[in-house]
Amino acid sequence: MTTRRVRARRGEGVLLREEILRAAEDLLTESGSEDALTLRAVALRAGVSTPSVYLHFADKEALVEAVCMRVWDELGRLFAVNLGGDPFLALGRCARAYARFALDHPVQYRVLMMRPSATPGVPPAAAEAFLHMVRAVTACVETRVLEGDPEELALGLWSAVHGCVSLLIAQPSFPWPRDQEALIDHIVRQAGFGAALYSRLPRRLPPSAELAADLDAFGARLAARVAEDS
Amino acid sequence: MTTRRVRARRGEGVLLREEILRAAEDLLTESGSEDALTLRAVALRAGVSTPSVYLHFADKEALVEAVCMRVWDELGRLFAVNLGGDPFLALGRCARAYARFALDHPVQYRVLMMRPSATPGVPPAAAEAFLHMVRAVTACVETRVLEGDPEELALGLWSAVHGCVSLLIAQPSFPWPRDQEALIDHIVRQAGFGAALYSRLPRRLPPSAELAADLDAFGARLAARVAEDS
DNA sequence: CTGATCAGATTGACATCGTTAACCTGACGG
DNA sequence: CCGTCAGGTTAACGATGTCAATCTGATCAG
Repeated sequence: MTTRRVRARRGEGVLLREEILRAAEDLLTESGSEDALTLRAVALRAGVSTPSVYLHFADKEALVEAVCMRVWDELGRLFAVNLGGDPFLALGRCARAYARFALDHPVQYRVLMMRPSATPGVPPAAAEAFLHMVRAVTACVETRVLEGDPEELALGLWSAVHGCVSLLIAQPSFPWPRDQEALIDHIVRQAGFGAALYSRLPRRLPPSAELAADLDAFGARLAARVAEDS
Repeated sequence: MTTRRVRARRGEGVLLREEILRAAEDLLTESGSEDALTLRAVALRAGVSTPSVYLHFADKEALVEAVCMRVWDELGRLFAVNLGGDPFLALGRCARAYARFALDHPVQYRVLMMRPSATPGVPPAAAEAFLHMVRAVTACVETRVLEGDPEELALGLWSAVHGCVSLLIAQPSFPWPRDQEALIDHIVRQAGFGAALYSRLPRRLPPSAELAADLDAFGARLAARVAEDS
């Protein structure tokens, strides 16, 4: 790991960029903390002197940003894999995959989402990942299960899933239920149905008691519908 | 601000603790970045030498933690003020107040929620604020508009609102709608109805098209109900 | 084969950060 | 009036991000 790297041949300086990125990612996952992501540590791990990092990244922020782009790429790939089939179900699959990724890679997720992004504008990799979300939502709008602007709907659903996983990661001491998988499922379904219902609701609401009765009736109706379908 | 502070009398050393906390909070709000929260800057602003901070806080982490406790207190107060009346509406008011606070104090919110908490366990101020959330939810369960474990429901609703505001704060470059107030409103209603619906849903869902039709019918029914009530 | 060139990488240093050890000081109790 | 000790200060250390100056060796013209 700490062996001195042999110098790259002319025109192959880019190779070091990859090795530095790898080293940074490994440091994150192995240490489990972004504090361990030190330029010196990264350089040491890449078998190179500290200032060499500056040959390929403007500063530390640029290095972190590059790591983030990798994570966005991963998320985008995750979405792409989970599309297809019934749009509402596909949306749920994407959300679940997103949540699982976040919980499986908490440090990466934290660096990606909970860090003040210095560079303005949406980076391409992030835009592409978001585009996948929007496409998944658009499909749901086309089958009329969701209504409204796909971008806004996507932001809302993203918020819901992100909120859950980011709290799980950043505030693990709160009384979260044992089964994270079930919690995610809960959140995803809740967000999905919330979005589906919201656009159909009247602006003013009936009192809680009447609302509860109507919700009961709706639930029963849906249950009956499923029973007769199968 | 940078004038040398007169030494505290015996037994009044605690006063400096307050002044340091004030200085830290001011630094956060004025600079708009947590990077500006330097022990040296805090000490300078409190009119005191840098190591004096260590007389009242074990280390920087403890200082930041203390700032966070203040923010939790504020949030708890916010909830307390917004309770009362129809439980479901009160819950909505709390959520909106929470979101507004977060967007009005982005740096504090970021430090509070998006920072790896070193100290394990839920701090008392946080527990109390969360208790308020749970109480607001419990009231909704009692009127039967919500069903299930209040703690889990509260975590879910908190996730939804937190997700929205934390993304707004951390990823401002995404195509958020102009009107933040409307977005918050959207999210809060979406989360509330999602929660209300979720517990009443069958495990399997009908195909998107049928689901859409049933949702339409439910919306119409609710609209009619509101119309006849008024 | 040889010398010049310049991408690729290093050395050494700087300012700033959190943190600690050692020292100072002046308001109070006796 | 004097010693004590809570309430500070000074000076320094190691680690970090960053940069200017320097070295080096693969490559290519002749």
